[in-house]
Amino acid sequence: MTRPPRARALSPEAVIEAAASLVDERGQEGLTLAELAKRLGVRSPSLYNHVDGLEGLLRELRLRALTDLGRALERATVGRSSRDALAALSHAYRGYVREHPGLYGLTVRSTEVQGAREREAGEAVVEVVFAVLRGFGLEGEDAVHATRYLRSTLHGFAVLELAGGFGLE
Amino acid sequence: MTRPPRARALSPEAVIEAAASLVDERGQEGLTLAELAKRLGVRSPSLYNHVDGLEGLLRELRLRALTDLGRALERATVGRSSRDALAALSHAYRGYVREHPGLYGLTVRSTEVQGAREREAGEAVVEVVFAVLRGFGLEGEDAVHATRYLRSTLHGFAVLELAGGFGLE
DNA sequence: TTGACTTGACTAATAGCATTAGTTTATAAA
DNA sequence: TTTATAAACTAATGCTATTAGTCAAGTCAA
Repeated sequence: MTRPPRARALSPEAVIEAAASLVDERGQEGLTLAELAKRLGVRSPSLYNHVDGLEGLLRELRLRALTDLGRALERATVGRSSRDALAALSHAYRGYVREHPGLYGLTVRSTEVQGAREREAGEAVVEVVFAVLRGFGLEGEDAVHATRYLRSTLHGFAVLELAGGFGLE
Repeated sequence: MTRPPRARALSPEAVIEAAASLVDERGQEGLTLAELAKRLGVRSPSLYNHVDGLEGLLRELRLRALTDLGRALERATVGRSSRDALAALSHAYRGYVREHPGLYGLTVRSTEVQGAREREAGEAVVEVVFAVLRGFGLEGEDAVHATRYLRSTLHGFAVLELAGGFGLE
């Protein structure tokens, strides 16, 4: 029979939360299990009880970033339409990147196969953009192309801003 | 008096060249001084005679990526104009990213202050885009905005393609 | 209340990494 | 041939993630 566990001092959520703060403060380079453990008042091996190593932690952070971004875009565009919605969307996108540069930066590096949850979260982001474009009368194939285009542009701006503009003033 | 040095077996160029191949093959994670030294038939501390550590190597690779990209765009657009030039530009941009995913990926992460050479190389890239847009009659402030927009879009597409499309088919 | 089970924390150890210091050695000029 | 230069080396350090194994605390059943 399975007996109940003991009350947990630390939780996966707390670890991810602290990691999110850390990566936004110090960037991707500064995010180490050693430093994270130090902040949580714990030894680094203990983190493995809540998270599947550094790799797993990064997966969780990417998921969190996509989810948060999707929610932010939703909040910004709800109740608006057309140009108004588009402006709000762009503003919110930029705002999120500025507020969570480290977290957002993580979403760029997922060259590998993404998990189902991550894909869902990404699709949710796309869906918001999609909804805004419907307000312009775009449907079907056109909407897909426009969505891709808009996402690329927003993303391009965001990344370039993060990167210091590539020499562009 | 300064006496001449001995003939060098390895050169900074050879190190950077090998590093470029490595990062395109194995990605940013796979680029380590240890592996690089192994490929060059040398012990890793020897690399410090040619390159300023891993950090310095990454700087050189970023510079190389920007320079190569600029040249590729130039080759693609020379002798063309308007829509023709724009199509060639986009195609070349995409082609470079596909051919050198690791190298291109490095250019994204330069949050820090960039050196003068790096800025110059970045400006050269922008200049090509700029030239293409002049073919559309865009000048001055309009050209600046259009350049920024086009670069963002190209970059956005490229990065999203690298990242697997963010859940977008 | 007692005892067993679960589980999250720990310590210890390993392997890989970049990096520095100091030494050896090959080469090219004098 | 001698000497200076610099590129290679070895050795060592300190950081990292990670695994294995131990300990202790809490919870439920008897």
